[in-house]
Amino acid sequence: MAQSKRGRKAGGSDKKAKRQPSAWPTFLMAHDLLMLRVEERLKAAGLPESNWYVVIWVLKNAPQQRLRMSELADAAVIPRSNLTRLADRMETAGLIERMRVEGDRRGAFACLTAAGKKKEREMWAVYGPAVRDLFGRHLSADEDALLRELMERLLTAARDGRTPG
Amino acid sequence: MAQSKRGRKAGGSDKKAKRQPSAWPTFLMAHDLLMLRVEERLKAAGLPESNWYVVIWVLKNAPQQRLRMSELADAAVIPRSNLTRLADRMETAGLIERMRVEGDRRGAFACLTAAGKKKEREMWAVYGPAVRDLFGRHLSADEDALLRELMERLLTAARDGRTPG
DNA sequence: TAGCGATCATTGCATTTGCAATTATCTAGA
DNA sequence: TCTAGATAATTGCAAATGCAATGATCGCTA
Repeated sequence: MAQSKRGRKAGGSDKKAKRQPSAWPTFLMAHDLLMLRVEERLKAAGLPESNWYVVIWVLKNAPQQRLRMSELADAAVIPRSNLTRLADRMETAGLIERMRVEGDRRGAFACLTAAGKKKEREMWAVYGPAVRDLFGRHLSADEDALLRELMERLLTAARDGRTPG
Repeated sequence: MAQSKRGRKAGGSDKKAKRQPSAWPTFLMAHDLLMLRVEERLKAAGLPESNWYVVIWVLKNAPQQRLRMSELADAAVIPRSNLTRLADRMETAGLIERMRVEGDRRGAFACLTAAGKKKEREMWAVYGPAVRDLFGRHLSADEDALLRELMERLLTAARDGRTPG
């Protein structure tokens, strides 16, 4: 990396040193604040936290409405040991169910139950409008599409290129 | 609140109701995965978690390199009770210092110490490249600028419009 | 200037998270 | 076949989080 001299105020020489990603801080803060607001609404409605919705949503869109624990963890971007316990709670609540995997006695499927599908609708009734108010409402169709493209790009890059160090 | 009539524009198949903000899921996942990778790198380098960096960064850019606890909490998007304890740890580590506020005996300033500034540089040496690799590298200047604009828009909207219930 | 509702920050407690094992099973090679 | 090494999922324990109080002050108003 090009070592920069600190304390240089009059920026005459380094015309292009401006290389720092300016969107990052706002990206972080926007995310955190939006999530905070979404959680507020879910809690206010007596619903589980958004984590649960993500898991349910991922399962709902999965082939048999079920996934291996590790696939689910990857898809939902939740550390495995963490997902184990989250799944415990959700199973206790009857929203998912663990099932044996044919031919691999180590593994387990997390399967969406009927109650889980029902809960998905309940949560969407709050989650959906929240996302629309906080997010969708403020973006044009083009902006939304572009944002999505950018996010997908970052996502795949981060998935493939583990730690390039 | 039953199934209200969703603003249905066109496209006959109700199956997907094009009305939903398509960028949201990728936005969430991209954020989570990027943060995961950043944390990995910080941890691998024996540095504190990114939360600490955010606090230090906010303070560094504050008027006297100090802020009231509540201002800091708002700026860094961290719940107050949470910030109290985070600040405790950072104070124990010598990175910040709490100081009395003239004329308000309830409040406290969180002030960046010399050690805090030093740590900022240490962390930036890892954090900066991480963000560049995972984020900046994949966006053109225009994309970055636009993304920032969008995020700022969402951020201010979420700040102002509390809960538009 | 006494009262009373706001504001600032912290604390107690239950819940959730992260990390490093641990258990159980699978796979490939000698 | 037997064994070493991967992989799937879970568990123990320490640390961090969220929420609902609590304590301490402030500042307005009567």
